[in-house]
Amino acid sequence: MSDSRTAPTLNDVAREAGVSTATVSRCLNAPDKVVEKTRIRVLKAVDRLGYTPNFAAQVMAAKRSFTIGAIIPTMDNAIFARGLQAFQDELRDRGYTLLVSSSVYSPEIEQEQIRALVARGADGLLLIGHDRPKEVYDYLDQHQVPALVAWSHLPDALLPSVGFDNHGALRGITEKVIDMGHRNIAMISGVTKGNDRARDRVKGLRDALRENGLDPEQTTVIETSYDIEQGALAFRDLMASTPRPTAIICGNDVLAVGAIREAHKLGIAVPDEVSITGFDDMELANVVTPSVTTVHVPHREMGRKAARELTEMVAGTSKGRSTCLDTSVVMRESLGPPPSQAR
Amino acid sequence: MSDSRTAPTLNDVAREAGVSTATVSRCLNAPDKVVEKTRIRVLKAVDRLGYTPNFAAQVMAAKRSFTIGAIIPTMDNAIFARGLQAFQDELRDRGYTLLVSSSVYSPEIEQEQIRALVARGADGLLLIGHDRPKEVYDYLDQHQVPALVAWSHLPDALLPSVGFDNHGALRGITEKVIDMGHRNIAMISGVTKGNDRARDRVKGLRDALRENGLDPEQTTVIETSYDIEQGALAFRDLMASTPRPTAIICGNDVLAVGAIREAHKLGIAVPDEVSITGFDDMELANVVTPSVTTVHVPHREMGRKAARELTEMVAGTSKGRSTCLDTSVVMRESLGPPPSQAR
DNA sequence: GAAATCAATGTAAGCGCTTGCATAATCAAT
DNA sequence: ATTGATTATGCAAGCGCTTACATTGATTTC
Repeated sequence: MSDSRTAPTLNDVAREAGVSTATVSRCLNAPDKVVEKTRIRVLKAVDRLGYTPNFAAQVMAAKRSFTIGAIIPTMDNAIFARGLQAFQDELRDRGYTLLVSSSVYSPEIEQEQIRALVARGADGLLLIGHDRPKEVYDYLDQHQVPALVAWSHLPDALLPSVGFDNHGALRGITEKVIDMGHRNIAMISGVTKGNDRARDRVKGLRDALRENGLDPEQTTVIETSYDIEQGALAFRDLMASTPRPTAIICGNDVLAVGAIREAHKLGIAVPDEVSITGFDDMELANVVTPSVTTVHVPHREMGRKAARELTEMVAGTSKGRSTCLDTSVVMRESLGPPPSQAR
Repeated sequence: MSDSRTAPTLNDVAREAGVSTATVSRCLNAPDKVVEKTRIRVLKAVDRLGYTPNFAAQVMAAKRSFTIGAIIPTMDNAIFARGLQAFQDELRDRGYTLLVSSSVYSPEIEQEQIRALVARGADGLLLIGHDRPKEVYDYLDQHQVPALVAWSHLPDALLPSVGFDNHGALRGITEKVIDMGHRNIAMISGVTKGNDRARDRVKGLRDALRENGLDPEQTTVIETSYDIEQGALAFRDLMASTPRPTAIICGNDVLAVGAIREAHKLGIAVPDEVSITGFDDMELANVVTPSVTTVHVPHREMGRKAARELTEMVAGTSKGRSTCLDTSVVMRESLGPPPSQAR
């Protein structure tokens, strides 16, 4: 029994089973290298002692952890939840454990978390977006940790990515808005600094406007953090401006929902007086009234694909292929024609 | 420079700075034990080499990781997000790193994740709720890992907890519903198996009914997973039953929102024809139309308190005190008097 | 100026595991 | 039986760090 106050070690098991530590280790990691009779005896000892391998020791000795780290900008809302859940599910199927931490949209914290995860022996890393200091990439390179970017797709970035075309998607929804007859369009965007996804979306808007003969310079873009309250505030500001926009394109569903809530509060009818669109197709978008016309992102597929790709990179069977997934516009209630259609 | 393909070790730094590894280690962990001149030299070497300590080695040698693990039932919706974010913030302030994983409401996976986290050297664990196999507690005990339960409060459970009174809270909101004049009440509950919080809430409902002279036996309780879609389905079923309940108490906001969405779809007016209440006061609750009358839970406070308590347990300055936080009913739009007030 | 004291640094023993290599056991073939 | 080929197991060297203890050198005290 040894000291019951202390977790048993390989050694304890070896002694209990009357074999060497090497044999015990092999029983656990390469069972076919050990003859059945011994194996059974060892496994019984493992059971009897309630032995769990010490992970730190394992990592140190084997330099392999079967752990993947992911750093997402926030856990505060569900933007990344669905994709991440799928990512974890697929990782589990492949024998990996996922460790998640949140950077709270701060590059410094992200860097810190990356170090923490790498130091902890993560075999690979999932990061969101491409924007980060070069030194981070140097660090990953030096430590030889495979990393993959999700939620964004840039064909020739430093890291491979499994994501979607933020620019094209926003352009797509803008076109729908223009097709509806809107000419006076504004945007509530997420913070673009250090966030290539947000930036690309704004760019998508501008390009769509330009291509349709509208002046991007005359379009107000309010930048704010992804937060319902902030979306509400920004909406209020936009409604106070002249000429008042007839459509407001939001960089994400959270902002759109904030805008809708504020519209409700101000007694402004959506979409009759003003149209509002979102991005992400979160559950939220289909639950508010009116429901949000938005860009559907295949989160689950992205998560699974990312897991597959990253584990292959870790195993050395892939050098990291980038994938661009398709997005689509989901028409719901919050987008309609502008009010004075017949001016 | 050494081999640029490999991360530098303590040894490399020691050589570079012309000191022993012990001195380098001390520079990093107990800077005042080393004279300034040497310290500067060492830190320069650290910088030059881009050295990061190998965590596994540190854990192994020091048997201390400054890592806290948390296992939450799901990341799929935001139920735990806010509390967890506060937990992480407070941990950061105290020099700890948080690692999160999700058990997908499965006891087996939770157990697996606990092992993973403990084996990884987590100094302490945050768990949700008290319901789990005894062997898990044995395991924690054997490995001497302090653990704390949140989102639930049971004074004399095996583990200390920082939570709130699920039973009392649900009783409280039920009383409000009864005070409004409702006599025919139903509930949509989360799955109670392995979930003491859900179970306590149902019990709270039953007790409130009984205390107010209503028959708990005549009250329908539908059990389903915390999912908007499921909430919608359950609501539809309830509306089809006779006598149709005039108030539906939901075990959580997600279910309530699902119910509200379905009501909208079915053309049933809330609260004019049927009242709906939630639990948690998630952001979601204040965004849908009508907004959800719900039980406010002090998530942030709970997260911070839990972090404080758990770090003290880890440091050995506390044996684990339990705290019960106050909840309150937030009156919003989804609760009103029953339709045929004057029968 | 020698002895005693104290601060700064070095030495080296683990921490619990994996794994290359050596050795022992087994088996088939002569 | 003997040999050689195979297979199963043991031995022991790390993996990169922390830390008790030993050593050194500087400073104080009488």
